Amino acid sequence: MNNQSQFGKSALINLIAAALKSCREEGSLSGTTRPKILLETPKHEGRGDFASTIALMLAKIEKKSPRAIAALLVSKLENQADCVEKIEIAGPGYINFFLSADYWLTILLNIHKAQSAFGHSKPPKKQKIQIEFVSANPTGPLHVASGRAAALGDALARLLEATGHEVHREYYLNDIGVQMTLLGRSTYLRYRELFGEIVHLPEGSYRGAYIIEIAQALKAAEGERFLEGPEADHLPFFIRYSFDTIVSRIREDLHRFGIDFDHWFSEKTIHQNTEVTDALADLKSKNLLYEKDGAQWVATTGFGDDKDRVVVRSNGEKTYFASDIAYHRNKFERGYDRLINIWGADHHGYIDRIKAVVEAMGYAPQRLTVLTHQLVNLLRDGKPVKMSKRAGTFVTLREVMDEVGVDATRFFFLMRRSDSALDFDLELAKKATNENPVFYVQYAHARLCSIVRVAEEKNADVDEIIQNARLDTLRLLTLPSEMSLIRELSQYPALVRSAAEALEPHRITFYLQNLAGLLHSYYFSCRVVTEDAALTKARLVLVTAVRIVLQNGLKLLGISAPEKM
RNA sequence: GCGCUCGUAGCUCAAUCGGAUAGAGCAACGGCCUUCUAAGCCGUAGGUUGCAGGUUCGAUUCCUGCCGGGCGCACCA
Repeated sequence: MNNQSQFGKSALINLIAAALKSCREEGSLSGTTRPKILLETPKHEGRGDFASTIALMLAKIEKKSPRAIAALLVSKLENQADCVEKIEIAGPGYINFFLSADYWLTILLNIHKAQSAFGHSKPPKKQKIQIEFVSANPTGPLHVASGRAAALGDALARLLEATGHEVHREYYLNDIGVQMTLLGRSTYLRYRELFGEIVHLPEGSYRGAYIIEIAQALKAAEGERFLEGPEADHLPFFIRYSFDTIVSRIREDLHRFGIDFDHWFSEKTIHQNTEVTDALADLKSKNLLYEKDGAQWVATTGFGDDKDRVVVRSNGEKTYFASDIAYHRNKFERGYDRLINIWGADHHGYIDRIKAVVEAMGYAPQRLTVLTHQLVNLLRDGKPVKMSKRAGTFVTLREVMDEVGVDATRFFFLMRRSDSALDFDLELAKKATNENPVFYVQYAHARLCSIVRVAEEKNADVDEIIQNARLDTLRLLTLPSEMSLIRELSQYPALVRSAAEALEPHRITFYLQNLAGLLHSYYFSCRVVTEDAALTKARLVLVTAVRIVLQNGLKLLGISAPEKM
């Protein structure tokens, strides 16, 4: 008896390749080039378990009709594999393979064997990957858009880990520059205000309530000691204190959101270590740095950028871009095979220049991927929630987590492709109905747990049933709904690989909704725990396999799989 | 104006390197709870995939043009 490890998709592909070779050797086909042979899963019932389009692709090369080619290939394929029950030629020349039930039932055993590792894979070449994301300015709490970046980056990291790579999560802290000065001043002025002074907040000040809270904490801890003396004496302290408070809040929020960064990278350090000047010297040695109008420019134009960029202004100050050059150089020098940056869509004009400068420094630009994510439109009952950063009335990630919970927040952020705008309805995310896809998926999991509980109450030892399950235990699973579930489960490993490759975690949310749908439907049409002990065993093995895949999928998204709801 | 990006059912979105009859959810309408969780299920209806060409045996997918939306085009960070 073949099992899946001996016979599967790739073995079938090899058989097709061998059939083609044999046809050509005997002269019934005469072409010389061979298109890549792929098997797809037909979308419609009755078209087999796998389908190949090889005959269609060969039509032009062989100058024969696709159906004739298919017939030749099929004549060589028949009786080659135990698990293939039937081969059909359909439509314009598809070759459809119908596999035996045992092939599918074996997948259930494989799922139970692999458990939490089901869906994980090993890449041809393991990479060390860094994902840099969120990196919001530490001048205030994280808002909802950062939440989207956080959910996306973390899910990507989990996907890449599941496909066998080593992944580091990094947050880049802009802890130097004018915005830090403004932050310190804002807190300082609010502090004075707490002592009854009437203060005027200059243009660009941070006006959120959190600044006042920081000032209050300072007043409580330190009293009036900062009232005396000039502002300049106190500013460094106020900057550092405000920064530390805000960063620790950001860190707390992200931790609660399920994300712990491996590294918090300080922009300040690359200046202190002279890495910025080193990077610029590097470029200069490559003749890619020049002076014009009193400023220093880097020649990115030769590398796909629209125009050259200033790195040192005529007043002698380095631009933000200069920091970014040094930062990316630093990342590559840390030995990462691949870098992934997640940026808000408002930065997408920046992609060409950073890739250009990366290439200019001598790193292969394909090693850097920049993903952008569109805005989040926050809604309540379909109506936009008004936000104004100026007035400090933006909605924070913390508020959203408080209101709708971490699971729903993460799921909603991951329901759309990152490059499309996202509507996030706070009321919808809280609804405990089928309008809310998070609950739909989690509920499927909770239901499965409930089935297992009931089975155990009736003295079934579910663990033992799973341990002892063999193919003949499972041959009682013959319903179309059961086969649909198994087929869907079998797709999961390939789905994880393709989602990781495409950097699209939203595919997992779609898959989970679909799988949950099949499960709910099965649940309604068919009892698992019945008087029929043998059938109960078979179905318990099936539904616990579904449970494993739901758990694994939810885990990839960083969402809990509740046992009760 | 230039660049990037998106345009699929009333709404929000899917669609396996270009594959067969383009799929879900919501909203609408009609059904299903003495039985493992009704936070669920079943059914009905809904489409010229923005428009026009091109490549192909085959196009939502690739190419060109047009129309429409988003974003970006600093010696800002």
